[in-house]
Amino acid sequence: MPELESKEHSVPGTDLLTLDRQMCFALYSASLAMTKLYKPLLSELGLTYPQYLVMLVLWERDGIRVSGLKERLHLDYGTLTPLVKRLEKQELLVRQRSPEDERQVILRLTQRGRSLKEAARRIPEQVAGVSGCSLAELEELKTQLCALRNRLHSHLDSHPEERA
Amino acid sequence: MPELESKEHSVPGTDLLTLDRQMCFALYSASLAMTKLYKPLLSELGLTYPQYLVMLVLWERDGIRVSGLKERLHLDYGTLTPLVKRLEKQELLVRQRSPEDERQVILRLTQRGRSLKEAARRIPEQVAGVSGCSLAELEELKTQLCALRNRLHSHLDSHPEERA
DNA sequence: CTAGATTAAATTGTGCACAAGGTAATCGCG
DNA sequence: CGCGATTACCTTGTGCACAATTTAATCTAG
Repeated sequence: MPELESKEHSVPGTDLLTLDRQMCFALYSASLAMTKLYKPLLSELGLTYPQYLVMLVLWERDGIRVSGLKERLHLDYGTLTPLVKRLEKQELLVRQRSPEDERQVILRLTQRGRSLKEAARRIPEQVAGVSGCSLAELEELKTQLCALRNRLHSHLDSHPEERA
Repeated sequence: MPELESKEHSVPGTDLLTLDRQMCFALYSASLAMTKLYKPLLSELGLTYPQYLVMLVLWERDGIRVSGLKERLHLDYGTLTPLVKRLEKQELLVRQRSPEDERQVILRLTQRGRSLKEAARRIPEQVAGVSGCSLAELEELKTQLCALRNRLHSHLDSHPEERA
């Protein structure tokens, strides 16, 4: 039976263009809500959410280049350059050109940047407590989201022409 | 063999402050990747991704107020007011003050705005095809994300004081 | 060794996302 | 009725996010 959608109705429940049917909106609104949840916790550290992500990378591997952040976070230089400069202004890191290749900017944590990690340690459990999910649930969801993201990235990488 | 975690804590795999352990980063990066996937499709319609969400709401219920968008999309006036003005500039809708309550701004689709829905009909399947997931998978993920988002929203609503 | 290509990062401009503060319209209570 | 509170929206300022362009350093072919 052809579902004549003529003017949006006739057959009920067949219009795909509704907000609540969009996986993308579920993803988008969940992501914004999660960022709002972090905001008061991170503001105690003087960080925004993207800045926190950069610090997570640096706490794992100090001395990384901006291009390393770009790869790890999938953000571009237009986002990262000013963000890293704000972290430098807060004296959490220093930016220095690589002596071997003057194009590269190396990021090194200051003492202040390293010690901020101790203050940040309590954040994961605070968030877990408030998000109202079991750890297993969160782990499962994380796995699925990473899989989705990786599929999207590989598609985006292999079809760069469609970036109208 | 225990991989001595630099100076943090001797016991391997116990540092919670790493990027790949963060559910929030999986969510954040998946959301950004999804938006990039939509971008070339939406740019054919002359829409950004948040503008598309607003149009979805209006296609469902024309004549809604800005406060209706605010509730539905969980975005605030600082985001919605200029966004809606850009849609008006593109002649997809008109903004008019309610005669009964001059504070309210009513949004009505123009003919152009209504007919854009037909051009948008092919978007959901294009996205589904490219996202590399079965419809069942996407549906399942959507359900989980909505549940998470709703828990976060109810927490955020009930603890507005922690919005430092 | 040098001209063109490539790379790493920065800059500029647009559009979110949201906090903070402001204004005008409406409501509610005495 | 009148006045304080609330509501709906707007404005300003900050910080992403990214396209497009630019700059400077490095690489590669010839």
